[in-house]
Amino acid sequence: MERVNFQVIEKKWQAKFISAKLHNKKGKKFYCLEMFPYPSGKIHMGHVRNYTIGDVIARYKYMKGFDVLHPMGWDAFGLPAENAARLNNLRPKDWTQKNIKTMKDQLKMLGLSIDWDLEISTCDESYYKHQQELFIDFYNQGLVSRKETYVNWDPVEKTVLANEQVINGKGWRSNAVVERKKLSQWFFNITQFSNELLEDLEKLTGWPDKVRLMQKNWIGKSFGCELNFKIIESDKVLKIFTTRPDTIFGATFIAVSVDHEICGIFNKNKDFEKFKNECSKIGTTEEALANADKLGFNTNLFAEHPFIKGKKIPIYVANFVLMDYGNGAIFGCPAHDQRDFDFAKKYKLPIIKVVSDKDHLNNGDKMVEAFTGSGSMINSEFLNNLDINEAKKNIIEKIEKMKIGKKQTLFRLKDWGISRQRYWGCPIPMIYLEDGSVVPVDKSELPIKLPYDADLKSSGNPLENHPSWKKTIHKKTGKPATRETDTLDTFVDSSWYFLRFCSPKNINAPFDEEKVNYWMPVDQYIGGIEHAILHLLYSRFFMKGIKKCNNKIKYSEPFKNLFTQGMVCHETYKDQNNNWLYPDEIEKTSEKKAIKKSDGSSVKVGSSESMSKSKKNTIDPEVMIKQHGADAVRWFVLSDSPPEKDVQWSNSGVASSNKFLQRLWSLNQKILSFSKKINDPKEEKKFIISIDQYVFKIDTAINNFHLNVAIALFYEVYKYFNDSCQLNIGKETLISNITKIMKLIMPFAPHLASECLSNLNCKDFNEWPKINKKSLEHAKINMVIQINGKTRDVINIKRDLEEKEIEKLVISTKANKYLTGKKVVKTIFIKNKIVNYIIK
RNA sequence: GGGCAAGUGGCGGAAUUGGUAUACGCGCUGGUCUUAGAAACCAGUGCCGAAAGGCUUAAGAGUUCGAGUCUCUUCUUGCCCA
Repeated sequence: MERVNFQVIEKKWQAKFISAKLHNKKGKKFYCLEMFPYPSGKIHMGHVRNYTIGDVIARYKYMKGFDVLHPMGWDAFGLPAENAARLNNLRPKDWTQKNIKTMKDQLKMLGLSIDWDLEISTCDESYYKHQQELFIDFYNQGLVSRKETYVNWDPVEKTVLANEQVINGKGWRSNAVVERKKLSQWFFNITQFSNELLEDLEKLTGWPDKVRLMQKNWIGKSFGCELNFKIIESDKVLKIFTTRPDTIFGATFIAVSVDHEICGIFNKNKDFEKFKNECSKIGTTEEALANADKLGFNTNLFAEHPFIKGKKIPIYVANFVLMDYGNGAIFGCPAHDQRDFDFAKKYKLPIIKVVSDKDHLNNGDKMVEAFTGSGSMINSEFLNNLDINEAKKNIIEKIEKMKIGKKQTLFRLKDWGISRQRYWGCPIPMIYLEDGSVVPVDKSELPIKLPYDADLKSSGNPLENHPSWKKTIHKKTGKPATRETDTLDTFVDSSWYFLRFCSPKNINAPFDEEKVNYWMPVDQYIGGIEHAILHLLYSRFFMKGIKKCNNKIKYSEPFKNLFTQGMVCHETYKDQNNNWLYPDEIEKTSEKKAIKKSDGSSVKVGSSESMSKSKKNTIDPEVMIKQHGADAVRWFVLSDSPPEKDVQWSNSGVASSNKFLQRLWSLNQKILSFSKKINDPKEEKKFIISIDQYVFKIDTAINNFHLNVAIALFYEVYKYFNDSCQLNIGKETLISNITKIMKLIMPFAPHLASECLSNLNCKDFNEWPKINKKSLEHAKINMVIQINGKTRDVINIKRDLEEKEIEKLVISTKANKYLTGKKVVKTIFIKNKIVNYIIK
């Protein structure tokens, strides 16, 4: 049989897809965006899946008449470039640009409908120049600040690590024990928008609930109160924060952070230094602090209980209290907080129960764990018998009346630290004057370019070490100054790229306001769930910040609809020495057994996990494209699982995708080869109605992101079509209907569809088939006939028949034998669906 | 420990508002073609049963004419937070 040569048609059609313009001037705008990739070298299957999903949506919307923006760019700054450069003696810029070229070629091989004229790269001066402008705008609006904070410090890399780069207290790359170090850092004051970021989540109905919930928890709004404790034999007052003021009568100690000012008195105390050292080894994550053994340092100071006269409460320094949460001081109520409980047990502090829990009879020292549920107050004087929420209200009122504290709203969200002691990032456009003041660079001096020749081999910050880069002149005064040598967190780069795409060539401003107001918000954003919190939250913050800086911008939320796709997984393999093996190094001998190709030794087949270089369970998309064709690869990554779930890569799956596309092409050619056929109007009508039903079903499936279902329907409609070719259906009808199907295929397998449509002599490739409502109305329906709730037959009948008419038909069905001689006590009739006879 | 999902054949999965459970694909079995294999095509494929028929959506209960879908309990898995 004649076969289509995929390589030939791919080349032919890709030449036409280059810099695709999906613009329909009359249509409503639709901004389709996939999270842009980090140019790490080659594309991986995750990219293939992400961009194929996006391409289906972009092409579909375009064919539906929308004015579509579908850009692509590169998240090009980041540490891997520095590492690779160091390893291979290259410049990060060269390495990155080489990767971009490779990956761009690979993306083109997929036949994506990307408008490459809009391409941007965050490491280009033409991009980061505007980022520096935005930074200065934010600075002028009070959205940037400089603060001293504790950071995870990698003593080997001599750099700050993000929390996720600290694994079990060690640097992810150096494996050195991470230290807590106080550094002066730049921050975006994201907490200025805490409330807005939280409240606007309600409006983001096009986002998965899961992501909204994750962000809500991350922002973590809670209520509590500030409360002053008088330190005995001192005129000092200790300000603490608590979310459980109702448990004040159960307070048996106070704990402060090692960084609390009160610890100043232990400046030269060796025991305290030792303790502080211990604490610094834990890291800064809340999780690490919660899991660490509770350690305390007794200050031998006491505070007065504000409500129990004469009661002295010991003050400890504790490792589980964070300086940046609340005021760095808490009161401990061991009976009702697990951390406090652990601490109290360790240091033999009393445990006083103040919330009764009915079921748990143990009290005080006999408790085995803290009780954190709700109940009514006991042992709490005027609060007794109130439930905890009433008690909370009551005590806060009292505290405010006594002027020893006040109600407070607290957010878990912290300001966004953006300083990185690294080379390959956007320079922060700030300079330090001789008098110690810090000012922004004059905008006319932007961009502050990265030096090409920084030394990456020595440890420490390459910009700091550079012989000349940091020396500059303050434009206004003409006085010498030094540049900020930290660069921006790469999350900043990706927090506004979607705005740049609206007018990527604008040399005067980050974006053209009119264009932004036209294209924004992104109508469909598609990317991995791993960005559920940081990237999406930062982008939301940026949109709000930009709106604050520029009152012409209409929108405060960047992404209207969000879709998070699942990962691509593959089995893992290990040889006898526990070394990972690539899939093409092994040969499967049965379901769970395999041998190593090189020496025949047996291989351990592990579970299927998301593809990663470290486990070598990767499949190279380029190899697959060359072997099976781009359309087959696209087809497969969409076919096997719903897009939001993980998909298991299967070589036989992609091979069968290829087979199916071949069959589809053969069907197309077969129809073209028919000589004039006799047509039977009745058969034709039925055929057209069925095809129209498929058009409707497939359209609905795409609309609902059920792309795997859409593909299943293509298999069905193919079979139906192929079978129908045997019937007396005229060639014209076959051609007009295969044209509809090929158009539906276009978003999924654009090369094949284009080739087939071209052969069919179709003039409007990109016009979506009309949904024929009449066909849908005329279609017959299946009526289910049940007896006592059990299905006994199904009849294919005209629409909208009434109960009486059905009753007549039932006599000639298999269900009838269950009815003869029986009394029908009840009939449930749902039009066009079901009739259920209840008999005795 | 807390929160949120989810559990359907050998496997991936499908199933408008509760209305034919197992669509579609993989795998497997058989067949056609072929010297043979591969490819291609055709047919079969939840379980029990000779058949009629009965059973089946993690387990158990409930609501309903009718439950994969709703409610409760239990178990398991995944994710996020701690």
